[in-house]
Amino acid sequence: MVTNPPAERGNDHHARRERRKEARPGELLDAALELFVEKGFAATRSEEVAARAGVSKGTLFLYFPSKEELFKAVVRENLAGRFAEWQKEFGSFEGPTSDMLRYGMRVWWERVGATRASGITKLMISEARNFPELAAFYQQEVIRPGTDLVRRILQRGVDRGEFRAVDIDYAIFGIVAPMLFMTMMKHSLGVCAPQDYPLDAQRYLDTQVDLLLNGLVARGEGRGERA
Amino acid sequence: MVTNPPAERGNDHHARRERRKEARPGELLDAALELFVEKGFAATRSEEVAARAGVSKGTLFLYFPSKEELFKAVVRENLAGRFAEWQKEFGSFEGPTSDMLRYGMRVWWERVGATRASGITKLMISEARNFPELAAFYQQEVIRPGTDLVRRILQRGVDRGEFRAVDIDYAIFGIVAPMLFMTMMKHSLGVCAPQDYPLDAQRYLDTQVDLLLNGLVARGEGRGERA
Amino acid sequence: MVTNPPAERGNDHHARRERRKEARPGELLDAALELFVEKGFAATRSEEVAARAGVSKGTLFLYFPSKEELFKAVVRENLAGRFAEWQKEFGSFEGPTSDMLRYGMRVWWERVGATRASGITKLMISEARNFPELAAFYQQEVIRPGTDLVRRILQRGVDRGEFRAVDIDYAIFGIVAPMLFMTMMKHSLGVCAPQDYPLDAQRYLDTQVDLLLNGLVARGEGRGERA
Amino acid sequence: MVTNPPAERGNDHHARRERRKEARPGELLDAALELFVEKGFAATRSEEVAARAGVSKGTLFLYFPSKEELFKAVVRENLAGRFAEWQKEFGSFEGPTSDMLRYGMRVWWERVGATRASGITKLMISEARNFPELAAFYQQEVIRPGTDLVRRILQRGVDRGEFRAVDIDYAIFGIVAPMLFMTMMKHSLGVCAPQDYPLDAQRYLDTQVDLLLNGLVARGEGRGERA
DNA sequence: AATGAATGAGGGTTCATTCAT
DNA sequence: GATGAATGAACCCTCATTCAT
Repeated sequence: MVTNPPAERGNDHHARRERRKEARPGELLDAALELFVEKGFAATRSEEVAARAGVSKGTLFLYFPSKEELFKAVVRENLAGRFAEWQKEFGSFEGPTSDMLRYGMRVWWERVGATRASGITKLMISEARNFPELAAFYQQEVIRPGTDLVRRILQRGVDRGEFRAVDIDYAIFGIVAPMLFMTMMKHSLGVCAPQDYPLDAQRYLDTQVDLLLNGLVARGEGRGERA
Repeated sequence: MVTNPPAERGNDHHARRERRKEARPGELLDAALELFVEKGFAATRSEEVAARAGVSKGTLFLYFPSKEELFKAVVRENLAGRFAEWQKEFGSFEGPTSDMLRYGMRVWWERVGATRASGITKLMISEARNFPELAAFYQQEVIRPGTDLVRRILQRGVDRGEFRAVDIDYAIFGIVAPMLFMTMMKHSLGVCAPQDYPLDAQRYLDTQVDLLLNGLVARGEGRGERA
Repeated sequence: MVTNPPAERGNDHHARRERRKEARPGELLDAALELFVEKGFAATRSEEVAARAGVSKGTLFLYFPSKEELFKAVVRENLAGRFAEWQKEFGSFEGPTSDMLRYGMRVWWERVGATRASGITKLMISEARNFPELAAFYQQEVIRPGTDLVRRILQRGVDRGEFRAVDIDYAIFGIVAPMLFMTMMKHSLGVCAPQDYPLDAQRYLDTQVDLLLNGLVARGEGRGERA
Repeated sequence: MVTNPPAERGNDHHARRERRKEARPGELLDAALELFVEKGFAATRSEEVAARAGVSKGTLFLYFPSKEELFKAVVRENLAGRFAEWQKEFGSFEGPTSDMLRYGMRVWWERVGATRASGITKLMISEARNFPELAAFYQQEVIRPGTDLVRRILQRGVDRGEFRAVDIDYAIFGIVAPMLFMTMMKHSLGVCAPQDYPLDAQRYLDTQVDLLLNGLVARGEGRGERA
């Protein structure tokens, strides 16, 4: 699987094993993400995760004490662990908040929505009721930071007089709903009957943002919002 | 189901058993709906459906030959079987199409969204990939008639000059997405952490319709919708 | 099912019911025979027997307290109950014993081998080990009288000097084996792959009898046995 | 299966587990053969097979994906897989074909008829109609090669002028029928009431062969077979 | 007498997790 | 560390038999 680098041998044997050992968790998380997205949490068999990662069933349980812990690790790796970076990124944003919103939506689509990571969201919504512990974990590690991020953007718009003083807890859904809709389409019925869903993601999301902004932007700026 | 013979009510010694027998399918469908909505298709055990309907495991299979058929029957009873009525209702609608749209959204919420029936939609989106046969059934029996209904409303608006000549296949999602979002919230994370989702459905849906209409109404009428 | 006789009505309603009531056991035995032969004892569902007889499941158990008793009744009706007649028929046979043997084989084929009744034999051989009580019953009610009949024929041949003084308990199998072979072919593999078994019953049986006789007939008669 | 490396026997710490693992399929096949022969295919519970092999229910399905596949494996192990050897053995036979026939019958009895393997034949005849896929498999893997083998012997006899030019497809049954009869006796009624069947197999089979040969041997040789 | 709704033990198969090697 | 054989509880579905009507 791993080709030897031509030079620098010597304790090469040991090195390769080391590298593989260190790579193990990552390979397992990758395989798990793929399968969780494909089949959901309950329907994913641990053995298949191990097989796809190229290790044995036993090894999986060496790194993750249970399927639930494996799932949590997948969530941390692909979603929860990235909010720190995103918060920093948005904390230093300069320019109109409407641009910030548009940028946020685009960034979400590129880094999450269009990737396998969005499958986790679909999975979580699908199985939340059957795995309340996972749901609580996801709520705390993903949804809370996520809504906080959105809330901060909206608050910034209001504070700077760019947005009307809307009920922010409420307006959040105006942003999140289209994201979720896209996500569900992409990972559920869109897979079964793609021809029935001729949805262009970018166009859909852009439209939604525009609609949203036209309802959000302060009147004084004359609906032009930017002009 | 059985019309009473006008005279001669004498033969009611079979009454209790008869009544139970005729009620069975309905009781089972009710129990199944409840559990399917609660746990999903795969995680619902047929024995539990039977127990909740107050019968034994075997009795369930007396009325429905398999879990899949039970599910289809639930879908027919609660969604698929009602489109005929709805189509008639909307076929005879008079008045502006914008009202029709608002009315449709309200009716959907009252009869589906706010009821357990919406749980079927959530279930189907959750499990479509794992049960392709059910997905195909649902696609044909529910999604197709549903989108047809929406499409007809939009087409009416365009035909009567009330709406701009938008891409209807595309605009459909502007109506369906908020429905789906509400549905997913109600049956998934909303169940686990309701305090985090202080979402008033009517208000949310009304807002979405208004946003949508303001993008749809023909210019010539001068945004009169809002006046 | 039963057409009314044109005349003689009056208590016709009662009469028909009576007739049907009396016919019930026979219809059930017929249906049971058919299904037992088709599928065996264990794989035959009582409900199907009832259905094929045109009555309800409960009625079957009104006439026969269990599936095993039903089977015994089928055996009595189709095999066990007929030995008395056969014994009388063969008791009064006149002529050479070799003819008697040929005649017996032909009679067996016509009345048992070629009919559904032979299916009982196949069934019994198939399931004897799993239903020892049935096996004991069959042993006593069918096999014992059957072998007795054959033994009597052979004994007659020996007593009259027509046959050599062979070990009769042993020679019996020379007669029974071809019967059983035909039976098994007819009801088992012959059903699955008839093209592979181009067996003409009469010819096969005739040949077997001739072979048998040529080994049985007393030498003094010069192998011609009849000439 | 695994050949021992000649030197360096050091790595035998896996020995016990390894040995058990390699022995498992065989142990399971043995247990399955025993139970299939005892109870038939349908009445044999997979859990009991596992128990008799000393493992748990789940382990059985580790080695054989279903009961049907388990049965096929049993057939291959005990019957189908041995025809190659037998064909070679008979291909190099020298001497009169009548001897070959006698030898074949004896060999069949020793290696199949008298062993548990013959129980498979009884089982298959018993359950062919209820398991058509198994019947087809058996037909192809056992019956076809078996009849081919017999056909070749008869053809040899005819080709060498030792046998009359009989209808071979027909004569085959003269050989197979006694085999089947013995088999059915041994595994069915013979088990229930052995005292009623004082059948000495060798003697029965020898007799049958002799009868058959006297009808087969070419006249020109003057029935020399017997001299 | 006749019905047929109801029962519930039982059988094939799956899969997360353990543990000897 | 790594393996993969082994476990056994769980799940869907069947069917002989019972019994209220």
